[in-house]
Amino acid sequence: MSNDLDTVFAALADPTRRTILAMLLEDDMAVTDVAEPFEMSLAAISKHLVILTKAGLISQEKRGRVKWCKLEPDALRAASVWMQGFGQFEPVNLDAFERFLETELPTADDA
Amino acid sequence: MSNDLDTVFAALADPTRRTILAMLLEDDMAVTDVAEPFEMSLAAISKHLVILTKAGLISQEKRGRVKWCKLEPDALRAASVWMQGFGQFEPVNLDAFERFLETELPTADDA
DNA sequence: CGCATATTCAACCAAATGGTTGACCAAACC
DNA sequence: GGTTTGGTCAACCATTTGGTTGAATATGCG
Repeated sequence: MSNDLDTVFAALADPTRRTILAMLLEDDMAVTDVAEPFEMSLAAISKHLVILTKAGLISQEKRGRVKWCKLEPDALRAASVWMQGFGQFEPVNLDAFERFLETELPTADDA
Repeated sequence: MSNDLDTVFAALADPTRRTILAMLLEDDMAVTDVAEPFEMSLAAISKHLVILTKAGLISQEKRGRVKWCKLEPDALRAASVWMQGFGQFEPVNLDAFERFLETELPTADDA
């Protein structure tokens, strides 16, 4: 009875991971660069990236010694469809989204 | 840096809780009736309902000795907006949603 | 009152989560 | 070849999660 919605929603439930997704929305990034703004260890970020990858929310491709992370927004579609079934939400509202991104982007004292 | 998206997505990450939400989509229900199709204890369902309530996804109102659970789909709006920022998903697709519901409704051998 | 019904509380447990550190491996550079 | 750089692995730890059971608290009923 568990399906990929489990993994996707669980992946989205962590603020660090949501911030990473928002960062990748702008451009593909190397693992080290993803980790840079956070105050936790590289290994911790590496684990988060594994979780995002297993949820299908990002893909990782190794070129040379650098592993590039790429957003895979399609993985959100099933979850989005599921949620939309509960109400007639307004169509894509990029203004509201920008405000969310501002509250989610990492800062110097981000956990 | 944690906000209600944490709680909402975490609440949605459990298949039992998503099933409960789908059940409440049809009608308000008493706690005992919510628990009936599941094979776990009433106390376990009670805990799930607390989590859903804290996430704002349902509300509970006690009338007499019965506590009624009501879906609060508005709590999904912020999460939906967040997700939609990652891609131009198709508008509400009720057919797809019906299929999801079918895979999520509890059965006799549901965990 | 006395009992049944509806629901939560408390204590407990196993497993999962999110983090750490240090060792390790692979690719690139001088 | 030796060292730096990029990233993961392994072991460990504290906390949270999702479940259990049994006792407790209301409320309603005869």
